[in-house]
Amino acid sequence: MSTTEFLRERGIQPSQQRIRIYEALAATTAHPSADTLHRELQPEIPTLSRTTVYGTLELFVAKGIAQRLALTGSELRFDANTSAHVHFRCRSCGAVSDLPGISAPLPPPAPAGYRVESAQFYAEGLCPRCLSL
Amino acid sequence: MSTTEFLRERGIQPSQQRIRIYEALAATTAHPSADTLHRELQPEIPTLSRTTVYGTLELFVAKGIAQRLALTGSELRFDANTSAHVHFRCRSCGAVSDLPGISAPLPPPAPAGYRVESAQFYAEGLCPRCLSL
DNA sequence: ATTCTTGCAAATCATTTGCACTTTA
DNA sequence: TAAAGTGCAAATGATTTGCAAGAAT
Repeated sequence: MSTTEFLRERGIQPSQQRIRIYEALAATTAHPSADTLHRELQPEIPTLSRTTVYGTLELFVAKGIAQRLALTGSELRFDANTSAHVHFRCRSCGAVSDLPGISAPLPPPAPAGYRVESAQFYAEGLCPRCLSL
Repeated sequence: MSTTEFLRERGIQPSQQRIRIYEALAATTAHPSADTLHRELQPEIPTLSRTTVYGTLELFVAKGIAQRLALTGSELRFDANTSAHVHFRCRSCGAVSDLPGISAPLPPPAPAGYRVESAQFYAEGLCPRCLSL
């Protein structure tokens, strides 16, 4: 399915900017920030503004086709993989990746009175590259 | 054990500021931000600066007597409870609490090549108070 | 005396907002 | 031609930094 169709199906008007932002996000597992995506797309779409990237990513999250990850407190990272998986952040190089070979623990059952709408599992430590230095 | 002894045992010089910041953090389950703690202690210690609160909380995290929670991307919250438990953030009122009656899923086994040093489980949804409105 | 701790003011950095311009249905 | 989408510049808000003053060993 084309990105255009995919977005339209989710009720998202497929503008050139949105198409390229979604494709760039879906093409990586690096969990980029809005700013990183902006820098990446700048050469291709020189007029693309930060505002559009920020707004578009929020739209994707609202429509359920992207996840927003608050890992460091200073920046938001995004992920087009919305399935349950464990995020890992390396304390040395800061890279965010998915922990391979591990199925994320299921979200806990909601205690009475609560409505749990989403859940995330997040681990921190040293990645293989930094561990071997 | 007094807070003074407690801090000294962890290799933290127990200054008046540090003692009061730790006691304020340990006395609540509201997972306050540095700024919230600063406002809370201001009447009691009028000269207390934000810088000191920020630095002290980072020190507590480094020494392992507090947890740093990045939940929203815009602010860091802190927790003197360092045991494994599930954090919950209400999408409506923004309050951060511990999910009661639930033991946190264990951290996943580290895949080969990784060193996992800490893990957090984080859920989002509606709290009982907002759900009943 | 020397080292650790604190506080102030200014700087930084990601993100948001207000508003005008442009594109699309 | 009305509505939706985009972009720029300025504002915001949490956090950090540089550095001088104060407290503790």
